[in-house]
Amino acid sequence: MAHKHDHSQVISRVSAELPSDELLCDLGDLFKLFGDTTRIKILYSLFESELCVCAIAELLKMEQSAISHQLKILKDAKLVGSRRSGRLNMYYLADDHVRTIIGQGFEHLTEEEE
Amino acid sequence: MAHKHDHSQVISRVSAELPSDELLCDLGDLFKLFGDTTRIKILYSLFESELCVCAIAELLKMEQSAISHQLKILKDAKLVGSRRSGRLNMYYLADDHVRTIIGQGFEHLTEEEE
DNA sequence: TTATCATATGAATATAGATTCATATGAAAG
DNA sequence: CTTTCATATGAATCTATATTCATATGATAA
Repeated sequence: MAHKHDHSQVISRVSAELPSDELLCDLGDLFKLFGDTTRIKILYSLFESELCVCAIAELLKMEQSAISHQLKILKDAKLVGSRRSGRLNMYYLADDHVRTIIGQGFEHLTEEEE
Repeated sequence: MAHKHDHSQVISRVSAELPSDELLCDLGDLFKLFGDTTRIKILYSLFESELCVCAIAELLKMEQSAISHQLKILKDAKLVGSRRSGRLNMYYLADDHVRTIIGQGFEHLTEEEE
């Protein structure tokens, strides 16, 4: 017993409305994907057109390896897809929610200036 | 020079459309806030009603200290606010974008089952 | 004013995750 | 088939950050 007050009513009410632990974890994992500058930049770059790994690396002035690692994470999460084109590996946005979610974040930031 | 192909055209085109580095960082930082299960749970709990720290701690079965630390992060980011009520410190959602953003993530997850 | 309750907070720890380095893989050109 | 180019990947490193522990703070009740 840590406290004098009895919160059991509020707790059971709120608890009932809370999604499952698994879903809440998945939500966290999803947003974690957007919670990294490199990944945000990659996704944003793909808004315009598909790009190969080395183009992204040049664009972001980062090592090819770092980009590949992040692309793998994004691909595992099915936010991006890839296809071969000759020697290049072209990556593209695989999910339109990406645009919506990033767009919402964008709005939040730009509407914020008090 | 790392590659034979010349991506300069694509790069300058995409580069021109890319938001500033600062904004992209802010975007990452924003999503980082949602990228943690504990914070997601806290925010979700506050969808229903304002809650005091100890109620949140009980609800999530976590230590009061851990909750306080996370609440501080959320408050610094102005996603939640707080007010005194007797001995309790009540926290509430301070930004409606929170609902929208989490809602979008939710949709993404629930629409995903192929 | 003192004791108590609710919360905040600094330091320490533990863990996750991003980047780099070296190298493997795999397709295509010669 | 060999070489080269583009990418992928495992291991190591380094940094960020979530949680815990101990304790400080600050308001209220006695």
